[in-house]
Amino acid sequence: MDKHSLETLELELAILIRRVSLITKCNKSGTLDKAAYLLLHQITSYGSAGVKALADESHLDISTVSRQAASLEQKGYVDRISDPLDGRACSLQLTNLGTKEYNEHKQARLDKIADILKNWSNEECEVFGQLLQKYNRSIIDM
Amino acid sequence: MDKHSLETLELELAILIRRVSLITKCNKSGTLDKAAYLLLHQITSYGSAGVKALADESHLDISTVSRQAASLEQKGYVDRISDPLDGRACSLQLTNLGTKEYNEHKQARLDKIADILKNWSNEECEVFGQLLQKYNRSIIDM
DNA sequence: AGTATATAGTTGCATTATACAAGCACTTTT
DNA sequence: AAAAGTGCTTGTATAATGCAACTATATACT
Repeated sequence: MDKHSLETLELELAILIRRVSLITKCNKSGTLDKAAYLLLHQITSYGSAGVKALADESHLDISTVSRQAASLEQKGYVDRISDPLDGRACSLQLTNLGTKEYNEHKQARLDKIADILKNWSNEECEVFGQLLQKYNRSIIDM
Repeated sequence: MDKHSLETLELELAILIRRVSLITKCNKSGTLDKAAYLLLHQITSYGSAGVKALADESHLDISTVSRQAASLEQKGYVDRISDPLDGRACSLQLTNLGTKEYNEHKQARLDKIADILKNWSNEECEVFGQLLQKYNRSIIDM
């Protein structure tokens, strides 16, 4: 692998993480903080799930997700549905309000990204997306 | 802009941030935590600087950087040089030990990225690096 | 010159996100 | 039926951070 490309990637990845984290941090305009958004995102993507499954998916401690879930429930963004077959388990289901909040937040993110990319060609956007996807998959396959 | 590309980018960026953050978190094997590494990186890239300048650059609170700097100094990674012209100011300068630690940490990062990219073609690596760089610059120009 | 204001940095305090450990209620296994 | 396992919650500790108060120095204005 070309040494120069590698150094560029290391540097630019680091910068990206920092920049995006900063943007995300400032993003508390809405009622949805980062953790909450990611949790709603997970539920939206993979469907209703229990605390354990969500914690595994996000590599957070169960207790952390438990608190996040309680917070979302308290805000009315998710409902806690008891599993009729297993008295211990429950699954978190998006409410209409939660769906609405999630979509608004997501749209805001999309708008921001579109704004960043406003001078990019369609082809560049597409290639960038594909390479990001490939990179993310490559991380897993390790 | 193509809607599909945009959605892909939003999703993959989010995933990237999460994955990389997780990797970084586990990265505490060395004596250099993430904040310390970024600070050393800043000093390496932009040269010796004071707490205020470093805080501005990284968008952290001065007090936070002040503590990080104290920690680095205590570990012997930076020296605090008083500004002869301004009694308030000081600048943080990398020591040999600090440089060594930084380089080792950086090499570990490079190795990890090289491992992730081991099956990528040179061209893909290059294009990915360029697009990341372009994206980072696009974020600034907003 | 002298006073007011601004700046670089430190430190105390509060907040927040998180992990770990203990505990509870229920289920599965033996 | 007892023991072990599982899903979840809650108490406690820690670490990173921001804000506010403070110190010491520098700059500006009158």
